[in-house]
Amino acid sequence: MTVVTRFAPSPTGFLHIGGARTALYNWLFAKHHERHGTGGKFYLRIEDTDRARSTQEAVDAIYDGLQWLGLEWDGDAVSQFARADLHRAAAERLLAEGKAYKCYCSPEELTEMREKARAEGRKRMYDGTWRDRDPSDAPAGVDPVIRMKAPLEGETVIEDRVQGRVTVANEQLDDMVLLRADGTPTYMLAVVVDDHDMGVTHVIRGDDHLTNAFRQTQLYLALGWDAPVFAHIPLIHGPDGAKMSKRHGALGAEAYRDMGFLPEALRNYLLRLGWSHGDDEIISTDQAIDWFNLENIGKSAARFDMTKLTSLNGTYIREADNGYLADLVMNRLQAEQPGKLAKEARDRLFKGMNGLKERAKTISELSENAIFYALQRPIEKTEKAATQLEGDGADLLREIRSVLSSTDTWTDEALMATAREFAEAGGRKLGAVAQPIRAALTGNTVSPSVFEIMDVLGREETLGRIDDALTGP
RNA sequence: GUCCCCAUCGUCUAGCCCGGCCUAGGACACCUCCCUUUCACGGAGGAGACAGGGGUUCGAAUCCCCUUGGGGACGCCA
Repeated sequence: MTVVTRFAPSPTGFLHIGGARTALYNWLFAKHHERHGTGGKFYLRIEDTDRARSTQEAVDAIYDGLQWLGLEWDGDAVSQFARADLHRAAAERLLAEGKAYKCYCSPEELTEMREKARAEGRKRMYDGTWRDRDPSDAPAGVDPVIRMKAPLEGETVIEDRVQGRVTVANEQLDDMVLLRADGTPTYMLAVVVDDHDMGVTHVIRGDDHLTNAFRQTQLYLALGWDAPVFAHIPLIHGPDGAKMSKRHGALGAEAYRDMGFLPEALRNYLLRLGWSHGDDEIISTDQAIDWFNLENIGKSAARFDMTKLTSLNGTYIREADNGYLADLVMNRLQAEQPGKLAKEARDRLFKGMNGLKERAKTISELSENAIFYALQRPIEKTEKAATQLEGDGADLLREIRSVLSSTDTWTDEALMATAREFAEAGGRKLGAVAQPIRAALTGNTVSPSVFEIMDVLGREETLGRIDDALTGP
């Protein structure tokens, strides 16, 4: 049997980090079964039944986020709203079968019930007023909602693949609304009908839906359908230990991209946040597809740790392809420094990437560190760098310049050997010689190896930059 | 408030299901040292946890109960 999973976000905002992980787990589970089992599908369904809060921008943000993360879905995304007629038909069927009924309660009455229930320490809110009442009692001019006749006694059990067996007494659950007074389906109905119609076999979603699963289980039963396998994964908490929400530190996928995180690093981080494979930390997507399962999902909530994500990202950057990295940096720099880039910028970035990439944990940091390669002369200097080019520094640099201008072999190693020789002749340490060069070449006091930089820049540009430093203000 | 769930270093976690191999392992962060032209990277060390209390057992991080703490859900939102 083909495993079918789905990611079903409501388009009321960006694709936040929790949603991204849910999507990743669903995607991975489907891919795993596609590779090792009897097939797997991963669908995307936009839960846009709340017309007032759904926006096209949010839908696009979800598409973009998923695509950036590399989580391609099968087929076209399904619009839940577009399926409203099917949802309605299901409700009508239940009504006809006597498994649902019309309720004419006003919002005021419901509020009253809610308050009463709370005051009496009960969870069940709706008191079943219209459950067995004669429809002829219906007040004129009131559009009813359709409620499901939920079982009054006994209990509803979910065999959750993450949480284990979870049981609730049916007296805790009231008769949920299936169709609103305006005839539109509620989420609870729509989810069940859609998951059934789409052939979803495994519902992997956030823990906050666990209590919904009870009502959905009752609905599946009433509709005469088999319920899918449920796997409710613990939520991601913010650093403060509370559920991540939009006002609680949760950011959209594009925010992580802008901060300079690599999608593969974010994927690895998210995978490892709540799921484990022994002591493995660095897990490629390929391995993840091989290894992912529901059994190793943890049961407790995890806190989001930006520091660890950053560290992981650094690892991925160090292992990334230089051309890929150079392109990412070029894109940023072109946007940030329009018109100021040297025509050799891309080549230099590519050639100097080895020294650059082990010094950065994010693409933004990488870009900042790489900027001196990309910019045209003259290079602006930081205050500290300028200080190193005053007095003795300048004298030293002048001497170095003449030595460099007469050097035959312009390579990393040869240049270092030359510098070392020069330093020892003057009774100096190599560092004393390297620092002024660094300041002149990069305008900074921190950078990759100055000899590597000279190699990348070439003789002409190197001497030019030194001259700029010697003659400049 | 009611219902449901969770509980190992600061954080993510391994171990727990099938008690002994656990003087509890790894990763991030932190501290020290080494490498070193700066900063990083890398390497070697260090500090750091089974929430508490009862059981069961020869033996419990592992099984049971209670307490405490944390989280989630209680909509004609999704």
